[in-house]
Amino acid sequence: MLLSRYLLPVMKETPADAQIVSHQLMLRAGLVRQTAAGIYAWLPLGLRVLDRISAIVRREQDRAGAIELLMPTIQSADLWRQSGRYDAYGPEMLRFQDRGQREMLYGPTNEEMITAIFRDCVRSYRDLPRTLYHIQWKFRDEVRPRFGVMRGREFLMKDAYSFDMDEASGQLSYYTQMLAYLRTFEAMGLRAVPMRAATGPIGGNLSHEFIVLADTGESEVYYDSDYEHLNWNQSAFDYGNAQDLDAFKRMFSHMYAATDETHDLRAWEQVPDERKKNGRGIEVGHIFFFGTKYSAAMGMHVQAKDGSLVTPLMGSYGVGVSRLMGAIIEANHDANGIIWPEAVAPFDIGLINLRPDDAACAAAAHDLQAKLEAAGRSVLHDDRDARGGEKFATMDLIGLPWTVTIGPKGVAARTVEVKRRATGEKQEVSVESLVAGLAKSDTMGAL
RNA sequence: CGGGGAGUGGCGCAGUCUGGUAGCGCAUCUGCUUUGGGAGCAGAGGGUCGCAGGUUCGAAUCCUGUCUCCCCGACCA
Repeated sequence: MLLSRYLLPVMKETPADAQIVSHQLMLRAGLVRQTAAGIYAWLPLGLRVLDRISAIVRREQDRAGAIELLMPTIQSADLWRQSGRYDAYGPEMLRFQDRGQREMLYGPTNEEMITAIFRDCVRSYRDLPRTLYHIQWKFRDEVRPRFGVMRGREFLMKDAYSFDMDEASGQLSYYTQMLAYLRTFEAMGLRAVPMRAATGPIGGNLSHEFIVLADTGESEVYYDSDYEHLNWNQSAFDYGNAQDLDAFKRMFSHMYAATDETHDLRAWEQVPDERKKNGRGIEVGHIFFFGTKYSAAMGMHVQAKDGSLVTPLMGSYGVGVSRLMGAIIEANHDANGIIWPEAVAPFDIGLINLRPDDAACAAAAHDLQAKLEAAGRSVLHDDRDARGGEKFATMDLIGLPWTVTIGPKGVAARTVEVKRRATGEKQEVSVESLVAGLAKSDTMGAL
């Protein structure tokens, strides 16, 4: 991608409305534009990140056996009357009428809709268990939206729903999602800790929230430092395996983790002092197992093996996809800007041509861009007629993992400067070794 | 929803108290000089001062109403 043909409105100054660093950087780096309180337009660079976060969520959901579908953003009030939540849900729900004066709403969540779909599609125990998910925009008319996309009114959420014949199977679905969540967040370069949570209006008795550790987080968290040493993606737990999931459950159950709301001082005392950690965190996911709350209210039955009618047990599992972008920035930035983890970066490489007016430099830059892209890397090529300093500052601000600089000094020798955003380390490498290194490596780290 | 603050070119702000017809920095455009970490000089474009009423010879400025946004608190992915 040529920057001269892209839309990247970066700002040198910080908009006065933005208070927290992720919000400030998202505005300055041209990722989003606010269009109303808690509502954002996703600019090209921001959309690329959003898509990459979604892709990681989707990949792990698929691995965990969940099935993707897509439900609409607009729902009818009738659906919500079936569960009784139309009246129970407060002014947080955005309600309106269509031209026929039918009462409609913009979905804040989808328990009712998925329950109706599954109820109407499924008759037999043979069709269970199932976990279905979608990644779709939600709207909650929060009293006080704030912190940019961290608490927007409109937000992108992955929500999954499980249907099981019995409690044991339901727990399996629940812990499958929990494991998928831990792997998902880890794959984005985040350290997320699961914490027991109150179930609130969604109901049920088993619930965890997932807190990403970041100094600027909203809630105070207390946790066992053992969490910092776990690697869920390398753990051998198999999603389909009951023994594995049981072992997984025991593994995190014996480690203490709580927010200030659920903090249990007596349990905390049991944690060895050297492992006691506390800090701040951002909630990025929340899972619930609530049994038959919706399936019973909405008349869902499937026929069991013995011919009896059974009301399936359900769980729901949410990830704040758009919020994750804010959380990732909160956890990965410095004074110069964002430092994207490679897994979610909008482009792998920023290619700076210091002298676009110089024919040799321009030819070398376009040639290198083509080679890098042929090697499977996404490249943002800064070919603008601007000075070096501005280009370096822009790249640091938007936080691409690698910056490759081409200038008159290196062009003759066919060398370029490669800089790693996370560490700031730079090295001169030949064009050939750069391209060769990329072709055979998953990450640029091999350089 | 309670409490506080703010709306003036794209961004950051001054001007408001004490009315006299809008200004600064950055950004943008043109030209020249520059070019390895947000350049210099010269010139230019862009704002019915959130909106609606009112007071006045005259309103960004005073009065009334209204909308929007931000912050603190109670609630949430």
